[in-house]
Amino acid sequence: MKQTILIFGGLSIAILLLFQLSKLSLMSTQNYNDIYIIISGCLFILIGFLLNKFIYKRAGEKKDKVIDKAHFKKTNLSKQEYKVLILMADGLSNFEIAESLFISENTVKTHVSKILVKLKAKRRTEAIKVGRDMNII
Amino acid sequence: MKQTILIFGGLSIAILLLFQLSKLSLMSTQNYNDIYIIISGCLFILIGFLLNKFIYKRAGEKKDKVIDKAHFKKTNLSKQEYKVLILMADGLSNFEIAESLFISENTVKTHVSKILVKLKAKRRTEAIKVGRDMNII
DNA sequence: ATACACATCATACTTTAGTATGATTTATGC
DNA sequence: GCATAAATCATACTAAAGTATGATGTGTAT
Repeated sequence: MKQTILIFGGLSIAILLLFQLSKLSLMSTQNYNDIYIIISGCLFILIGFLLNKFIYKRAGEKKDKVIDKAHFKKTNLSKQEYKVLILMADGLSNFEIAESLFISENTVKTHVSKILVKLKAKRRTEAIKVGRDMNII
Repeated sequence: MKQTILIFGGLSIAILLLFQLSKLSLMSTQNYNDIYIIISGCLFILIGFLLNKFIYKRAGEKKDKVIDKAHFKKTNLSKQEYKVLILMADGLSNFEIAESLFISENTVKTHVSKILVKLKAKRRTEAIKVGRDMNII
């Protein structure tokens, strides 16, 4: 709904701008090869378009991956602890985590306890939240 | 999918308009000032830039909010249950949730049990995951 | 008006989760 | 080579989380 409205709004603005442009061009007297103007116009639009796309990608990458590793190092989580954290966030119980990693439930409990200390969390749900906030999950 | 269609549609319309412009300007014989060309170039860049930005925003909003409500209705969660779910996902214990909502811990437990049934989860961590997957958290 | 979902709370219970401590076995860096 | 961190497991315990059942008041839709 809103999309179409905005699209039409944007297009109408573009049309208005083009009309104004046409007025300006009417005032011109020199014999200019106007095809060049059109091509350059299209090129400029493309440049602007790609520019924004590029900027967006940059911003997206930073949020998703670069911050990841930086924060991950701060946590000092071991590989196994990290695996446990991921499975924890997937909603598995200690027993289920034990099964999926082929270790005992007691070992999982040990890992979980260490995760809680390293992430400064009181509960597994809080650990999940901290992990998510750090973008390591 | 739809985005690309819209982009191509918009661009093709823009190109058509530019061609019409070129016809008008070809008919003109007046002296053309090069500054106008530069200005129009900048405007085209702006158009392209805003066009992309606009499209990206649309895509982002859809993922974040529109799908939200659709899935939320499917869960049949009551207002209070939803509040409890949010606080649960924030890593709070039943007791802490009780305090922040000014209700007893037993009531929280009742809410949690109902949330688990409605979200088809076995544990609160799983409920959080289901909620996240549904984009209602 | 009355059935129904919501919200509230309690009690009693079972099941997980989490802590504390200690022990053993690999790797791994210095 | 030897300290150190990681990974493994056990036992024993406390603390939460979750279930089951029942009860009560409140608003709301038909």
